Amino acid sequence: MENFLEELNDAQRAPVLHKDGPLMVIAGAGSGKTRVLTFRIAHLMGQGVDAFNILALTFTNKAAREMKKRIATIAGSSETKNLWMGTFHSVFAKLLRYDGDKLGYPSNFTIYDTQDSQRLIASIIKEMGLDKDIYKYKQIQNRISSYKNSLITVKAYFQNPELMEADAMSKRPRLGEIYQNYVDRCFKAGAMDFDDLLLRTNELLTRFPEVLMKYQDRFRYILVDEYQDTNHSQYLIVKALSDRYQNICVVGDDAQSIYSFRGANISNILNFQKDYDDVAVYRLEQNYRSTKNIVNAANSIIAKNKNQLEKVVWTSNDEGNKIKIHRSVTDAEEGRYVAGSIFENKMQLQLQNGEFAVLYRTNSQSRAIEDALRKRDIPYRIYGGLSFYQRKEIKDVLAYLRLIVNPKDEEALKRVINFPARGIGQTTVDKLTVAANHYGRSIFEVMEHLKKLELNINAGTKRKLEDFVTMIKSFQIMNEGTDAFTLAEHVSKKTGLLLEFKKDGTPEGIARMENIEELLNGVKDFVEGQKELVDATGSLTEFLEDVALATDMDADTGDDDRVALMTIHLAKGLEFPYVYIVGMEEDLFPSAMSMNTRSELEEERRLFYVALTRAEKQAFLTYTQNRYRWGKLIDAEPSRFLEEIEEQYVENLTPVSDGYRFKSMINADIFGEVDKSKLRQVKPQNGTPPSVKKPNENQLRKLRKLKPGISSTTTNTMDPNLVEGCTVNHTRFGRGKVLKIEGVGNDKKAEIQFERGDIKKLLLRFAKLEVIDG
DNA sequence: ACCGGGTAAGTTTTT
DNA sequence: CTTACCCGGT
Repeated sequence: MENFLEELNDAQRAPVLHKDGPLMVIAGAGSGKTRVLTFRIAHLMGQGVDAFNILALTFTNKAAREMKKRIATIAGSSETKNLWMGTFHSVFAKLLRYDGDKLGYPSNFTIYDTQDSQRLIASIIKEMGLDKDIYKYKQIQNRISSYKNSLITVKAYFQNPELMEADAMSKRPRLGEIYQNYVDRCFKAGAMDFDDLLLRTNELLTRFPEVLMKYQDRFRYILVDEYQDTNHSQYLIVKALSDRYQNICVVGDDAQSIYSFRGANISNILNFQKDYDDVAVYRLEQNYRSTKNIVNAANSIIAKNKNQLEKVVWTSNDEGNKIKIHRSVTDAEEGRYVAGSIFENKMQLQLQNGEFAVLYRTNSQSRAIEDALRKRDIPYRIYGGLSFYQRKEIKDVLAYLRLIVNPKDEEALKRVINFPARGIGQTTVDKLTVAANHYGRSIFEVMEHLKKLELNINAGTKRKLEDFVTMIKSFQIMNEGTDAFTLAEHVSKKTGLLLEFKKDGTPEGIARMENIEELLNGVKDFVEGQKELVDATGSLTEFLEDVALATDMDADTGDDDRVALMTIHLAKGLEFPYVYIVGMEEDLFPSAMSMNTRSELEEERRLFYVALTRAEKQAFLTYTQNRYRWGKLIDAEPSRFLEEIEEQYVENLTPVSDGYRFKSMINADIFGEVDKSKLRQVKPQNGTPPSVKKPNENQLRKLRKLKPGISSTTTNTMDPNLVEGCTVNHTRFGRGKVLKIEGVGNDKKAEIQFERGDIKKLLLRFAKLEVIDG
């Protein structure tokens, strides 16, 4: 059973065999740190450590699942089920469900997502009568979040003159009051935001020594992955829990610390040796993932950073190809280049789609890449961005479910009290909110006692409110005796949500209905899946917690073969044979928001390091000279990071940019604004003519509105504009791209890839198509 | 109370 | 290009 140790090299084996006492593993990119963690846990279990006594904190729940699976094959699946393993947030959410009652939270507390927090803060600002242009809810939420991550409670805030002064200086003297109100309202709603899951855990462990003892005794061996990305709150939890047995193992790479914007503190890993006594330090420096070229190029970049631990990453892999750098004129062309390059490599080298990834700095960059991949018929999957659970209709269903589990959940209530419309308007909700704040109760409680309270609400509206309460209560009763799926299905029907989307009949409405159905299927899968687990109940509460804390990486991997599109942040920990890093431009990467201080810029550089070290065989870097941003074409300059790679590791596919521009010519056409100084005719060097700019969709919409005759809804089979590659609009299926046209006369058919996902073959004789552009 | 349109403003990265 | 908010009409 212990022969798995032979799969490790000497450097990897040492931390696996290290039994007691604190240890730190500094693991360079691609050096096999996941294997070390996995085998270390398996080995501990093999040495007789009870799985109940092991806690492993991972970066995603998916990573936890995969490690568990691997451990199960070594140590047996029934034992492995007893491991506590997951992200900080999901592990401590679970802990708070057991012991949060000591802090006054119900065991079925709601988890507010960022949007919930922001909406609540926005309404608090409004209720306080503050100027929303000075008190911007997003900024306030950000500020409160970072206070919480640094363990600055409301009380601590008011005791700290420096903080108060800083906020007063930035013209927001009442920030502390907002903070106070926000915390009160969350508590009254029986809700925790993401930061609370860590902050309240700290509070629990500090205020209740017997609880701390209990968990210290339970978690005798603690392992933390990606330690460089822990924030102060997480740091303190780990410190407290490991204090008794000191069996703490942290794994990380300071060169890959990229989450300071959410409070991650790189000094946690830099100071680990000072925080614990007799720390054993292990270094994993051999990279098994990438070619020499990639490893060396990455090293040459990260060397520009001042603040780092000594470490030399090396590899005995092949030399490999140089990193290819490509310049294009616009972001659309960049997309076409990437899609074309993927297509070519796929054909020439006989590769799978899944061997490619496209990485970018911001989510909005995915659009151009998607368009190009779609045109080339290359299947892809986007990770992150607007995830399934953030869609309006999904959040609506979830809000009803949340309200059933926890009727005090204010944000859920406000979301659905009048959707679908039932005649309860803003004024009524405002009155209820005032009353709730006055009595120190939740809105739902106020609604339950309408008759006893003197509220200035007319009888008709009161009836409607009572009906709503009755409906929610009937769901609650149903929840006692049935599984989550049956209930969710009933709720979707009974509230009229499904009908609401069905009756609007538009393609969007139909898509929304289908999304709800997909959600219901998800609930069903969840219910079935939970039956197998030991410590799970399959309850609605548990489902909602899963949904709230699911990361995008957790979603169905679906083993179908697709190109992966994601932000660099999401790519951390993953690897792909062929990696395209797009948008290598100043102000985009490095981001314009992160160039004010040296440490911000260093973090961007680490981000670039992370991106590059995802590649196994080949990396491509692309940049453009013009890019659409907020619907306007703007100049772009090559990223400074391109120059920072040592020349010997790169190959320029296009002439090195010397900054020619023709942006103003294009702008002049559309916006009628001409910057004379920039109006010089320059011939493009790489043979690409400045493309004639087509009006965008927004302009087209306006055109159609002005001239109703311009768009005919009937299409005949002879329409000359209907050709392969053109975009069409279908009255029911929405917009799509024509992939193929076949047949003649009455049999003429078009194969269309619709934007909502599916491909359909339509007979042009019948299909109601409108050509949008050729 | 609801809906539509128009406008203004903001846009990094995520649990 | 998106989303939030405001105002006017029904």
